[in-house]
Amino acid sequence: MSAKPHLKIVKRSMADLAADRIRAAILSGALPPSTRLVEAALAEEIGVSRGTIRAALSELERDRLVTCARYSAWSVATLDAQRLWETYTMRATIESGAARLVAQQVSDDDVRAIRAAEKKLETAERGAKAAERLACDLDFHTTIVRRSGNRLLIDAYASIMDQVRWVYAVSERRSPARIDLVAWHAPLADAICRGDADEAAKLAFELCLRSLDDDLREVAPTQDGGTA
Amino acid sequence: MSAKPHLKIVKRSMADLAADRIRAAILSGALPPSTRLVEAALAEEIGVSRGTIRAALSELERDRLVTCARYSAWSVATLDAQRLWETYTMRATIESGAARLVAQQVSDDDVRAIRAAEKKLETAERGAKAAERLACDLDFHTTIVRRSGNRLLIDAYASIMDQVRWVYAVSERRSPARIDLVAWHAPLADAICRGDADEAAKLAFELCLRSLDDDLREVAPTQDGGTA
DNA sequence: TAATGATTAATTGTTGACAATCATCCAACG
DNA sequence: CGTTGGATGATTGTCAACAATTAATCATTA
Repeated sequence: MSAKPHLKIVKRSMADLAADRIRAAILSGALPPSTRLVEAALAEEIGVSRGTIRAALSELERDRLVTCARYSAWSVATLDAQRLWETYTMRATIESGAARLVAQQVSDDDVRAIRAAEKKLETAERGAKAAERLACDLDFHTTIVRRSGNRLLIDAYASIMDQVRWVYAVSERRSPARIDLVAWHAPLADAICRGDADEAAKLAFELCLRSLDDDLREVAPTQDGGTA
Repeated sequence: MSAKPHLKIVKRSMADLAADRIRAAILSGALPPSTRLVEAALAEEIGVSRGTIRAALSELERDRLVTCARYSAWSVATLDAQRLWETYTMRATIESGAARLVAQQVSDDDVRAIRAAEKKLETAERGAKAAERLACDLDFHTTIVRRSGNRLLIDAYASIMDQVRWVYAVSERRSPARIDLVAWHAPLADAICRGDADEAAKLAFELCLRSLDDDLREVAPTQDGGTA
């Protein structure tokens, strides 16, 4: 886990590249929720054929960033309160399970990695920049999931975190300003490092849901009604 | 939320139908792990074009039933001990999170549904048929996840359970014969119904991992080495 | 006016053909 | 004998054209 050369060239298909472009446009807010996506138009703009765009859109559909109505239209997914709740509880579930796994069999490397991430949180808390505080916050959580060593969890977490970042972008809330980073995260780090699996799982779950409460207040109003 | 007629006709694309066929062949064991899948051959056999088969294989790739090596070959995924562990801990994570969610805010309907599933377990335990015991076992767990009301969890669970069933099919172990169904499941049902979220999460996780221990002993030997 | 039915434009679903890439084999060479 | 290099067959990646389906429009009618 140190200086790995990693010479390998990863060739990516046009479909993957196209998916990246579209994903970036959605996450950046350039393509707002409910925007209609037409295969032919995207194909023209990106410079590949419709079949390739279709493969890209299918990939994004898997990540739940776009939806497809048969014979009718692709469109950027929408965000309502229900969906926000589902996303955050899914995130809480994954983090909770990962925390439990790491705590169950915590190694010296695990402790080092988690303490390092915690340390960065302290530094970021004093330093002002909002973007960096958010980055360190997400990095702390990602570290825990990575340490689980479970690729299924890691991939699922990456996918769900895309959506979390999307929520932040769409709601234009990029700064978790008010929360007391260290005070909130330290108990979780401690529980994992001391091998208390039940406590770690509980704290990880609650930590995520606390974010939900905050974000719900801000996002829900932007999307009225929302009833089917 | 009761007797919904559900008249709607769900039209499915050829790609979906093709994916179903291939999925069934894999889950039934007709296409064993590592079997090479050639687009043209599948297209011929199923009676659709290659593009359609490609879409179907992409869908199965999302479910991790097949893998794709660029410009080389699609093939049925393989099962090694690492993968088995990942699958079961993922399942444990989802069930644990769902159990926590249901317990946190348990309704009368929830209690009714869970107790009903538990009752069926009792009946199945006395009745001999192995297949039915397994079905009731899985149904109990599925009920909990469904009751979470979180579509993300429900979908993820459906996907992971496909893999669990696949393990059973491939390893030819269709009978959880030795386990004491009711005795193992009752504490979880009780914890949820009494609203003890932490205990429910803990028990749900442990219940899944207990299956892992059993299955690992049987499956691992069939797949030797498995390193890298 | 409100409901009905045909018409049409727009969009996705599907297909077959061609291009790019990979794995294998085999001969040439040191 | 082991390595290099090129030819070859098989397979996936990409594309452009055609078919199926949808949604909107508009005239028709009671």
